[in-house]
Amino acid sequence: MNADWIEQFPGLSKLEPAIRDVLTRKSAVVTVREGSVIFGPGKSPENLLLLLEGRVRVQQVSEAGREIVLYRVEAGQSCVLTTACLLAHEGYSAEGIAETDVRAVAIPRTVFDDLIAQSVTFRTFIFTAYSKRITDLFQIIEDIAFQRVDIRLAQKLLDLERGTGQIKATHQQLAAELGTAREVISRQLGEFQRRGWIRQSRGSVELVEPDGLERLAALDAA
Amino acid sequence: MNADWIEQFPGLSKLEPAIRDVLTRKSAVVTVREGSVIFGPGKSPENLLLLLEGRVRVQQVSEAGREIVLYRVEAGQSCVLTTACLLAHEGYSAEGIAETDVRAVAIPRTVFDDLIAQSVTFRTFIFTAYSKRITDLFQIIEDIAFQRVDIRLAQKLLDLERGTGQIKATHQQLAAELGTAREVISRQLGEFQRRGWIRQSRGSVELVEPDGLERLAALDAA
DNA sequence: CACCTTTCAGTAACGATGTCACCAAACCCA
DNA sequence: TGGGTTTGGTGACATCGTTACTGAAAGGTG
Repeated sequence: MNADWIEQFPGLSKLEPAIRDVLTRKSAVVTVREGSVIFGPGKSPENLLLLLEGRVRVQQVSEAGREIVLYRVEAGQSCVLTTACLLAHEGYSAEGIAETDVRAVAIPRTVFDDLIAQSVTFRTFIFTAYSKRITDLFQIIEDIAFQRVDIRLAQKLLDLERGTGQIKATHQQLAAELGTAREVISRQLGEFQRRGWIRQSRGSVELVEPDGLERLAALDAA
Repeated sequence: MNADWIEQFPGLSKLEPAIRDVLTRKSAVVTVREGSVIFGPGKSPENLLLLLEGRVRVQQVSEAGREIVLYRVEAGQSCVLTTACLLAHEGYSAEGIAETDVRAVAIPRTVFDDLIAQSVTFRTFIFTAYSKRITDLFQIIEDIAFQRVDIRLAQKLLDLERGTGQIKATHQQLAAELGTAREVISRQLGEFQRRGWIRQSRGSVELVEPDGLERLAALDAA
């Protein structure tokens, strides 16, 4: 079986040979179809996932049905926060959804525990990932609490544009990205369009003049 | 030296004897004066702290100087999120402040790492604490994004009242609790007072009719 | 105590954001 | 083609955040 996937994770490339062996023998490469709910309320993840290909969106869903995107796990990253959350708590109301077809390495809980115990490198890998996620969450809290919506939307549009200058998303989905309401997105996009920065069509946004968005996004907490 | 402090942490009471020994020998009980900044931007924590007495407030401070309280560490709990954040990242802009005089066990980084490696019990203790904190952060994000401030303020007043029916806090401090502005707090407290639920005086709030606050707080995401 | 400074709270006006109600256009599918 | 569903647009209003200013309360100093 091909174990070269380890090279895709910089933090793991220095893994001790014995550990490396355990990891490749006791984990499995799995594939998940786009749109699948990987974990969610009442569906604990059984494995730690290391993403080889694709993208997972993690979002919080409120009782009232409103959604907010917390972060995304990309290829080369791990779903590490779930490792804490699969241990104890019920109250884990976040859910993970495959935004694309996903190929990932699944590390069972017991193996994860062994690796943590046996490998400094693996520990560093995991805790570094934790650090990144947690500081991201802090940033989200700060943005939601203190940042203007127009600035956040401009940043998000630039962030979601993956080279193509096109963003496939409904206003409702963009609202969920920022934790705001659809109507607010409609108004802001309308304003961006009036300024000639974007062109809208049903279900997608085309960036016409990214510079305008960049300038707005750069205002940040000025 | 007295090592009975371990009994104050339910998650550690089943600690393996050998590990227990390492923990007591290689950690130190420290005291911190009320108001001290335990960690913050440019001041990485060197140790994992387990709180024996007192309370630590962890808050995010934005560039513009605005603050929002993220969570509190109470006696019997650990400053566990710092363990991730002391590893890698600069961008750790949260700070921890002793709200009272604090007595705590300080576990050096290297010892923390050893304990993680050697003890299942310790690992569970740490990851369980992570889980709790992270779900708390998710809840904060949801509240900030979707909950009305009057409801959040009512909940916070009931939360901060520690038996006495009295809350020692300025409007500015209450604003930081919720990540909103002082003026908003002043307005809401004015409204609560008109309804006869509270009595205000400079620097403190007295709960006169907690039931009113309870009813409002219970509206939650109804 | 008188005086000054700092901190804290109140308020009005306005801008930004969130909510509600409703409509219209675009898409989907039978 | 027709009818339902999804998506987007909009006005009216409520809530929340910001600005600017005021004065009261506490604290320090001679």
